[in-house]
Amino acid sequence: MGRCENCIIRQFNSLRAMNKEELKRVSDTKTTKILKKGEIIFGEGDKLNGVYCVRDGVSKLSKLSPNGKDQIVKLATKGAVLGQRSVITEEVANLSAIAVNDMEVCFIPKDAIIDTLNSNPNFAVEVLRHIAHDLKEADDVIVNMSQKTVKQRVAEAFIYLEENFGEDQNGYLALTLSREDIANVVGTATESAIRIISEFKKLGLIKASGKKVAIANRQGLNDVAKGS
Amino acid sequence: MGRCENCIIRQFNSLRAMNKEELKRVSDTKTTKILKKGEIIFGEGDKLNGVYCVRDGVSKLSKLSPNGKDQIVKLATKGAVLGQRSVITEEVANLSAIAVNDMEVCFIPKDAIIDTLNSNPNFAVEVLRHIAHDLKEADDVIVNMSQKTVKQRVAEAFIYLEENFGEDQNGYLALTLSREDIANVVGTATESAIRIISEFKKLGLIKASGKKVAIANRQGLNDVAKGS
DNA sequence: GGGAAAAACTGACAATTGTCATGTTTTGGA
DNA sequence: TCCAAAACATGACAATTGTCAGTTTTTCCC
Repeated sequence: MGRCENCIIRQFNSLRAMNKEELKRVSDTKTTKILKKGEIIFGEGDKLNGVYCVRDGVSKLSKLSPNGKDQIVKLATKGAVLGQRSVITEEVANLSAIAVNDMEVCFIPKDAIIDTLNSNPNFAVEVLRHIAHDLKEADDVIVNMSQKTVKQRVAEAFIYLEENFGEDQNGYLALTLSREDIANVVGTATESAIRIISEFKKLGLIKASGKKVAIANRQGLNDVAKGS
Repeated sequence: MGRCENCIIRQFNSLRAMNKEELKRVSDTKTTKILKKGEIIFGEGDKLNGVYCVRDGVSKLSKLSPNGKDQIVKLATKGAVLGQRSVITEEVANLSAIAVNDMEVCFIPKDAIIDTLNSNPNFAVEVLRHIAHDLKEADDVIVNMSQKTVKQRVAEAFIYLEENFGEDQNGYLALTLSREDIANVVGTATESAIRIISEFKKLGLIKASGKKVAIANRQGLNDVAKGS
């Protein structure tokens, strides 16, 4: 099994603020899990006994609303640490984490995390910075949700996917989401998302081959997102 | 001027994890400000040189969307610390903070905060807990915004105001917001908020005297909020 | 206390978005 | 490879919400 000390992923998350011994402890207690698309990492309401460090693949963090719809709050990729928030506040998970494609994650028992938080201020501050950043992003999502139209938000979603997950060799978005997932990111009905995506195709803003989507007119999409 | 060591407000926020010397330093460098209703504590994009600890009154944290509407992301009251996030990530403020009524706040220069974060893990973890809690709340707001109707959100807003700010001696909500502010909390047009409030009055869910509002039928309001 | 400005309210209408029903295409496993 | 299930797509319609254009009420300042 790999050693955390050598794990490149670590450069992207708060574990980089750990010292040698702390990392060794994490390395000794962690376990690696392989997940297939659609598998659940943890569910809303679960008591988490540790955090999950994403080594590969993408996870959607979502919450079921009372009316039965799923709202995707965030997409987490390589380097993200899932479940941190719940471990810190010692509450049950507020969101579900589900694999969007095949994934590899490391499970790190919480004791190693909590003890380090309490003894190593560098680590605590590093985690703090990450959570503070997440909070800013969440605030921005709130504003977008309430002030932008569905069409604007769909356009933004494609731009977001391109910026955060990139494109494959053929220019298609590297992360392929179902129409339903897109609707759940944007916070709308699946049919509405489909209709808008069709419209974008007609306007030449995007092109699609099966469920793979490519941005065809970046500037145009941007204009739609900005509402002009 | 008051000493932080004796400040009761401190019990409600992360400053309670500071030790004697750290508190003394805060006490020596802080300044107290009195603000009138409507005054700006800081604006979106401002570079913050410290944090603001709310001793009295209520502040709205909001963000202007490109279309000119203000979205209120959070209401902060006694004990809240404003600007923490920006100081931690060393970014400009993401939100504006405006006094909703007359306020008294303490300005604490950031050095005292940052130095303590870096040296006292208890303080860092305490701040972490608070921000983690804010993040959970923000995630919940995202879900509400996208999955609930305006009517449900208005009902929730009144329940929220009652739970967090209480009632005065006559049973009216202690915090009075303008219809516009309510609309900006809920993320809707002012006219829509007004119409729904009128409807709630007709249904006997609330009663109003001028802009003061009282909850008349808690259970009924709850049912509306839950969508039943 | 009077008067102007701000806030609250109302109506009519249009635009956006959701729902339901149904047909078509794609996908993944036997 | 073929078939069933899932995903995608579209139409018709209803419900929700926003916009604009006013009127009325309240607030607060001189």
